Amino acid sequence: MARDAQATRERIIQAADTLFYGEGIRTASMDAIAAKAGVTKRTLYYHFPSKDHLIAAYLAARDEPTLARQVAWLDETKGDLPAQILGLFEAFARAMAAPRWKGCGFIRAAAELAGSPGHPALKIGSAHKKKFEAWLESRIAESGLSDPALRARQVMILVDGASAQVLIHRDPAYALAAGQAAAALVRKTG
Amino acid sequence: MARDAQATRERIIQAADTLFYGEGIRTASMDAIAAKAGVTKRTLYYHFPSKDHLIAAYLAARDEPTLARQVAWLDETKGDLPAQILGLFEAFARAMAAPRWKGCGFIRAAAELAGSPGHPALKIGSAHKKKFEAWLESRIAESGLSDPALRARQVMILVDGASAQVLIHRDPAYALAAGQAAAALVRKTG
DNA sequence: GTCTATAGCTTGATAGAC
DNA sequence: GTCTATCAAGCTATAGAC
Repeated sequence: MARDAQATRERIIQAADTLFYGEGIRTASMDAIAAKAGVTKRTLYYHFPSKDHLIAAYLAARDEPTLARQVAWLDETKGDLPAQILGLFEAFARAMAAPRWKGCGFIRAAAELAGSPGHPALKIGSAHKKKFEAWLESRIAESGLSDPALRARQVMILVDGASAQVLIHRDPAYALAAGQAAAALVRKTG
Repeated sequence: MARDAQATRERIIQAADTLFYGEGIRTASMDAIAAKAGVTKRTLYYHFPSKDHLIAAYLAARDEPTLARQVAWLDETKGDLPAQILGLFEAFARAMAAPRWKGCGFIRAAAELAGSPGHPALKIGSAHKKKFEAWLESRIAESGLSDPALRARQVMILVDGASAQVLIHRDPAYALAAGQAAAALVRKTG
């Protein structure tokens, strides 16, 4: 029945998340995803008509939880906005220190799919980052700073720049350096 | 003879660069690279014993030209260091506007190979970024600013952050926003 | 909606001649 | 050092039964 189908679909997406994020989109095969989800390939293709559809669904499923986690990281830090931004980057640094952390899934997907312009997954990644940027802008605007759009964009750039640097060097210290720069960007200079 | 072998090797690397960068490392096949280089696969495997070796050689060949281009972009801009940094990011933005631009090859390789820790290509990418960071640090130190290491790291983060954002949004404006933040980081505040 | 079975193709890598 | 020919394995996707 429909309930089981929904559960199957979610199991598939979870298996896809583990393998796409863990091994890379192109490396992870539909065979492996079906096996990990505990379904046959026929069932997998019943729920997702192609691998490209599954890639898009994988990123779409990451959108909301990723944003919620980042909002929580900022909110659970006490103090003014610069302090909160610093807390956000410190939380990033802690997450990046885990061995299973392998970069931002959206950026990595964009990197892998750079040769396939128009891929549906690329739009989902772009929309996700736009949401995060808009959320940063609203927080900066609330604190009364000028140019909230520009500052939000610059903080966003520092977030993904830190992610890229930590991915390539495997050193979370880059996230802390980024956090200092980001905090300075949202500090009132009088 | 040896001269021809060297030329063949360079043709292969050039073909690999076009396909690895254009389509992605995992997507580009050894068949396609051999065909583009105008050699048979047997010859390709004579020069590079495996695809992983070729990936590493592809990145190693990009190291020096990439650094030289960035040094030139900064040097050809007149003015003090903040002005030069701004010029560097403006040059980045112009390069990123080209349709064939598809992100930083080193970061994209790190993203694709995140599931293969210890891959030789990852070390080459990390070393390349360290060189760039060290070069930035020397320029910042020459200008007499405090904390040149931290500032260089933060500018580096802005460079790759801009690259990631432009890749995902296909909008070079992100590089200009990053440039403003980077210029502020190397401005004497008295 | 899920199964077994497989089509049809491409992959990375190799054998052996010259 | 470069060639022709080919391997075994893996890939995405589909056919047809129930």
